[in-house]
Amino acid sequence: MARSTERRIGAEGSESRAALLDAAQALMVEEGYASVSSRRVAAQAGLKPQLVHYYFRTMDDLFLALFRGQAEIGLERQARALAGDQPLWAYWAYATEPAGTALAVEFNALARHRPAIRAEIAEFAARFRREQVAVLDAVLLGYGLDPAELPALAVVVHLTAMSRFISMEEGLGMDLGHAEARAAVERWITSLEGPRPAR
Amino acid sequence: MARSTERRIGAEGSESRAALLDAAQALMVEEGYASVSSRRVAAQAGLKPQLVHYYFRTMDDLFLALFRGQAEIGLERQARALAGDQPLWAYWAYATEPAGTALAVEFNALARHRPAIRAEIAEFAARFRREQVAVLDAVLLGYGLDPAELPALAVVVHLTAMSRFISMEEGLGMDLGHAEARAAVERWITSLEGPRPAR
DNA sequence: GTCTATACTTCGATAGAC
DNA sequence: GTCTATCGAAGTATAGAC
Repeated sequence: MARSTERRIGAEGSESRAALLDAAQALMVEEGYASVSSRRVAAQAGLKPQLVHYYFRTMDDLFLALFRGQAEIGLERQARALAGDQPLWAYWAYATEPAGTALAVEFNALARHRPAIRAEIAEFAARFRREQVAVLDAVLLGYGLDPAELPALAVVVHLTAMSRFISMEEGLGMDLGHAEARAAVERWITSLEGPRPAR
Repeated sequence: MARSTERRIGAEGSESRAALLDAAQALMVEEGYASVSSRRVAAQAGLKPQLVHYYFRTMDDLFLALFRGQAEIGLERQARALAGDQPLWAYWAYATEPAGTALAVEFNALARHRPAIRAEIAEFAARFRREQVAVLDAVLLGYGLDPAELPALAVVVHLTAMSRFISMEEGLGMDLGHAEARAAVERWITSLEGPRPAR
């Protein structure tokens, strides 16, 4: 495999590398992906800008490394949430975490104008959804729902859409109708799984 | 009112100005708001980059001008849609137009880190929603829905969230579950308003 | 009223020093 | 294996020519 460039790349276990990834994530959540430049990431991490390009050949590589790490963590957390005895409540709680949704929305927006990143994000998004459906298919059947009328796929798209959209609007300081929409979702979950668990 | 800068600004009726706005909109829909730079907008319009700053003092001014124009058009179209005899079908058709939702999602993402733009977008978003609710409150009551269980606010947030989220994922080339989710929404609308109108 | 020459800043990226 | 000196391109914005 001839590589067009042979420049060296820093080790994956490096502390500086981890610090850069943390800095990038913080910037992305707080100010959006457009603020994640090599200079700003380095400043946030207290390092020199050129280090970004030592540990990550391109900015796309940095975004991908950050995305992969967070996606793996997210997949594990989602699997744990879905494994309990109130999977709808657990997934709803997981999906509405502000930090997670903010990052997901940013990666979505980023992918739109970074073709190199788009495919990987789309693939992970599909994987998240397939794993949700694999669990909820049987669960919803157990709750007496007819898959012909309301398939698990429709349910997970609904829940994810609601949490992402509400999070997006809250980033604008707009929350008209959010409480009512949340209440409607939670009333529906309650009708299937009983009241929301205390903790 | 002392202005800090006295530089001149091009006339609102100018052809070049309109061309720049069209170019900015096209870029935003196709590649995302981050692709809307003065140089790229000018190139798309076939004009010199400096013209952007003649017609719009800052890039924020350009974004605001574009947003205001589109928001006014959108408010009128929404009002017409809601005025018919199948307002849920009409609003759903309007809300799921690909170009419109893509632009709305981009402005939402943009506003998150542009304080000068955020307030105005939030205000319009609230206005859109208030006008939807003003119509649907009575309509849903007429359909026999109990506002205590499913208020009009919850309904419009649901419909808007679904259309925006689906549009967002389609921008990634990801459509797993979209058909099922759409079908569930449309089944619900059908149960209230009868089958979707032919045209 | 319309457009251009130009300044200054920030960006991503590479080659090479330690 | 880790970091620095430096470059060329692209970004926003202004002053001034037509």
